[in-house]
Amino acid sequence: MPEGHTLHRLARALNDDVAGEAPALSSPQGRFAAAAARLDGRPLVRAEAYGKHLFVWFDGDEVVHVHLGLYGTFVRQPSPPAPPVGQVRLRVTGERWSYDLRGPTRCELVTPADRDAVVARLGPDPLDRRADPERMWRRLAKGRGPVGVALMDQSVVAGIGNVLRAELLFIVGVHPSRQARDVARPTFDALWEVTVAQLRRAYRSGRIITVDPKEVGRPLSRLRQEEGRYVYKQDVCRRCGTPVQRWPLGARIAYACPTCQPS
DNA sequence: CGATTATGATTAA
DNA sequence: TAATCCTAATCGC
Repeated sequence: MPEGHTLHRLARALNDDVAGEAPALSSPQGRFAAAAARLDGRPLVRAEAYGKHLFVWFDGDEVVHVHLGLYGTFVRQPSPPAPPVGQVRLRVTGERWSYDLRGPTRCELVTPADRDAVVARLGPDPLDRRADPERMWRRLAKGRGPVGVALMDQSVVAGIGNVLRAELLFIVGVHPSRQARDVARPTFDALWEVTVAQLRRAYRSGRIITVDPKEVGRPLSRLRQEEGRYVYKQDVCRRCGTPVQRWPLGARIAYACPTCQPS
């Protein structure tokens, strides 16, 4: 379930569980076999997330670059791990914890320069304390096209996916079809603030629940994830009950409430 | 049990 | 804009 928070949680978990050790690496599925053999038993220095990208640094400045894509996952289990079932691209076996990577769109061995080049192509990551919102603002102000497309463009802002696109624009009351350059500065400031807050919230909880606790009757912990969103995959707006619009926007399905987000 | 769907992104046309 | 990649869960029959 990868938007930016997922990768930051993963980096934290790898740092807590495996960094400082010299884990065994293997590729049961075979497609990362050569690199896994090369790094097998090498000290894992640290894991780093930027946007939806994960970089795992090994001794000797070797970096494993992972992008989960639409359905990639890391599965954690206590060491020693059970024999791999199905397609496991990369298995990292630490002293206490093991991780299986399945279905990534990308898993490759790169150099630090390659890692820098990937990060250079990305917009500011709202989960990064040093993120500069002005970079995002400049792209929105000068770009053409709908703001709903811009938010999914990782070179504009890094880490937002289809769920957050729908929910963030709902919260600031902006229709996804509105032209990015027509978003006024105060609205952008609110959008950035909401983006940071919701990504941090997802980072803490591990799931994207965007509704304000005051707007629902029950404790959020008792809420199913799908119930915790205003418009994403909702039939009706969770705030006002208006039927939710859904239409293709930038190669994905967009969701919006025509009442709360007038166009 | 096959078809569909999914919180993504690149490449070709 | 369309085809493509990768995996697993869910849906419909």
